[in-house]
Amino acid sequence: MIEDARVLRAGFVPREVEHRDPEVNHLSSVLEPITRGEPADTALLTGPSGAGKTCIAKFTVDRLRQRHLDVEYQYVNCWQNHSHYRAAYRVLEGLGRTVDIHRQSTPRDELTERLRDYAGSPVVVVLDEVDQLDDKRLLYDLHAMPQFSMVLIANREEELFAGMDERVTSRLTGGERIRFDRYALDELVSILEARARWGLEPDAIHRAELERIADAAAGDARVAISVLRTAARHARDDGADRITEENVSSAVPEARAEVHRKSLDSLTSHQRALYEVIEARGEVEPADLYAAYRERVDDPKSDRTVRNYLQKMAQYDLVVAEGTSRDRVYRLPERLAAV
DNA sequence: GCTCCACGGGAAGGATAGGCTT
DNA sequence: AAGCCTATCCTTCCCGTGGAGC
Repeated sequence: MIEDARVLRAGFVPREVEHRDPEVNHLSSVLEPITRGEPADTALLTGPSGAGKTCIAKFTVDRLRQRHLDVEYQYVNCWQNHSHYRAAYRVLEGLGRTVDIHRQSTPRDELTERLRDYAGSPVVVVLDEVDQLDDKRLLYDLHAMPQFSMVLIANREEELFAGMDERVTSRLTGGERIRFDRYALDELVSILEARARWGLEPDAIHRAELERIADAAAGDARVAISVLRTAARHARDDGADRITEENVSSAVPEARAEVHRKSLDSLTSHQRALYEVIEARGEVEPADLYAAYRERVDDPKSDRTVRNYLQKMAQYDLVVAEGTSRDRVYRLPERLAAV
């Protein structure tokens, strides 16, 4: 049934990519000066999740490194490393320059110095989910160092620049922008087809089922591959030699539920209380929500902290905040209709 | 227009953790 | 071993901004 589970995992970078030639070529040309020993412009990749931004960034840099020995590369996910310290540390880690920095109390400037002193091969730093970085000075610092070239990845450009001061934005607005759109249905199908070809036994899944998955994924390749993985696991557990319509049907909500459950697990009891209030009321105005929350917990946090929680929860897609001012209401996100 | 409400940036402060110095 | 230092993380307070509704 499953021949190579790796290709069904999130984060797998295929040897060939589909439907993204213009983006690959654009990014390659932006990075091209590095091969001549010159610093490249900063590239900014934007687009919805599952549109292939991370995959294309990794693929393109890999390809560049295959052709040119003297290019280093470091990938940093800013969602997981959102502080200045952690992100800078990760960059150094990729260069093997952290040997004697194990302690947590290294002054921040020392990390920056360490980066500045780096005199090896040019480095491409891919900063994924860069809008999550809470101190954007790292971008400014790296920009000023010619040995580093940056590929920034964010869902939306506006949100990225929202939290930056003038100094940083003026440097970055000159960079190259590469936009990604959601995959069309037939594009997703051929992506899934390729994964099935590499990862599953021949004939393990038929085109009708692939189309079904692509349809449910609504243009998001990450979701599509996750559904394929779940369906393949179901079929394997059944001892079947092929993924059935039934496997796909049950995999769609399960893959979605899994993401949701993981997010819920990561909430604190206060955040969970907020979630439960919103769940119970359906749609609730801020003042009511704050009051109901204060009723519900022993030692309530301030409204400001609650707003921080809600913002975080919105980023995890656990709640939706509608309206920007007095019209603000909170509700749970609408689940896509079952397939 | 004016008022009100809510948002969210920023600064400040406390808790906590780990390395370094004495 | 104790105390100091510097970092992160979390929380709170203050307050400017801006849209909605009157």
